[in-house]
Amino acid sequence: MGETSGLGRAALVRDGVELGERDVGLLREIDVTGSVARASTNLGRSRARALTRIEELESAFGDLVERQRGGSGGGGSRLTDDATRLLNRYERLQVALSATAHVPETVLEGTVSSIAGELADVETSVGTVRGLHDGVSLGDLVQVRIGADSLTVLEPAADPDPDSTSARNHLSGIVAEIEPGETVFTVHIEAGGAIFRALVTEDSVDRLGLAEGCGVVLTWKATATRLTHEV
Amino acid sequence: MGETSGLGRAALVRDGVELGERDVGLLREIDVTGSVARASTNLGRSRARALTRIEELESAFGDLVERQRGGSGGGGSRLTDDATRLLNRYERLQVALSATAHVPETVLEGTVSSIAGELADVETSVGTVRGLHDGVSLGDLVQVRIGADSLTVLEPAADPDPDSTSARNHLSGIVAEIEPGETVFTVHIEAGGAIFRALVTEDSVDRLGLAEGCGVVLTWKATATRLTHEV
DNA sequence: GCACGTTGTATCGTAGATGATTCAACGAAG
DNA sequence: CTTCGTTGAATCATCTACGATACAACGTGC
Repeated sequence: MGETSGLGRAALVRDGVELGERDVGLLREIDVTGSVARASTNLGRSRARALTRIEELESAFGDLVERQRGGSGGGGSRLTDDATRLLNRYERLQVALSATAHVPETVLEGTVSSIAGELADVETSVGTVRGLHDGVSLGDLVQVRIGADSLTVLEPAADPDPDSTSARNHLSGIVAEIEPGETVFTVHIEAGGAIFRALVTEDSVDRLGLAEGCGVVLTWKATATRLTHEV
Repeated sequence: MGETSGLGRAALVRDGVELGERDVGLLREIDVTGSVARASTNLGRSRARALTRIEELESAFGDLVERQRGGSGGGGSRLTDDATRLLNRYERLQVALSATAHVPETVLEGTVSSIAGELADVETSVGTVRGLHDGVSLGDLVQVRIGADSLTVLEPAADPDPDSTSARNHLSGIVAEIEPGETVFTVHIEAGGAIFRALVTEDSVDRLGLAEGCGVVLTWKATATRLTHEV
């Protein structure tokens, strides 16, 4: 009986070829060791397989590894600039996915009341909420998902003119619980019968004087709100 | 020569067992058809394999499928409430991951100038930016990633008192380009020599009167900013 | 009691990915 | 010219996931 945890696996795709974690590990080790041979033995993998894999990747992504046969030390390999750019891109994707998989979420349920392009309005227990959808229809029962990292907490006094910001969804509530971290706190806010979770830095907690029972205003962007069908 | 695109694959993990897209497809089809037999033939899969897979999943996630052997129609199967909850959770994760994989990003480079717990300050071309890291050290060269869906755009006049909001990073710039969508626009904003990309709804573009050359203020949360090593 | 379609279970075959092994080709350094 | 450790390339073995198949067990309805 373990805890259920979410997991996001990153991959970069081009021309049907998928560059995944395993490939990134190989390229990194080549970068470090300077040869495919050393890299593959260090990783406990077959050198032949590594080479054919590199050619598969290069057929889609272009030159990644400059290989030289013969020469001082017998030869060697080094990554191209394209390859390091690709690795950097993969790293960003990986971190971003891991983050959204692990960040707390708040989930609302409701029915779709209007649709305009990629956006839809949903009637929920906290009022109508706007978010991005991917093929819902009028009247559908949907889940509304808001990541804790995209909720902004404001002092009620600073409640901004809704016409002057691009954050369209907003709502007032009271702090129900503050779950401490090292310097990042998860603040639970009760609003309209639902519990919202927002990630807030320690010094924001101090600046805003957040404490249980405090009244606050929540703001978040429609484009950070995702709608999914309810099964 | 194709376009490189990012991809996020969702999975729920528990006790080492991974519930992925394939499993979700099976469970969904069982829910629809009412039997493992019909589900597996509909999906072109082996019924025997489907049953053993269900048992693997249940060994980690608990009862998912109530199977009845014999009876009217020969028997049948239906999902437990836990299973539908799991499917809903998977759907949210899947949509959230796909979203962060496809949303435009803005990337800054810089060096870490201070670290406090999960947070770190990075000196970049646009000034010092605060974000979440996962094991960086002082002086490290890092990438700063901000998803376009977590950037908030404000009118300069409405620039809020930084002490009244939990959005700590903020910056002024001018609109360089507006990339239209159906109802969601991608606004490119030049600030400090860098180009920021923000997702903004059509009516926010109207309300704020956004157009090329406009001065605006960008705001985003430190907890929506991710730092990764540069390779 | 019999028919029916499902679940339960075991065995076999296949396809794809991967490692293991081997040998040739290479080219700078000494 | 020889040495050296690499790249290049082919072949074989292995492992794993999966489908194919077959048969028993089950229980409701006729």
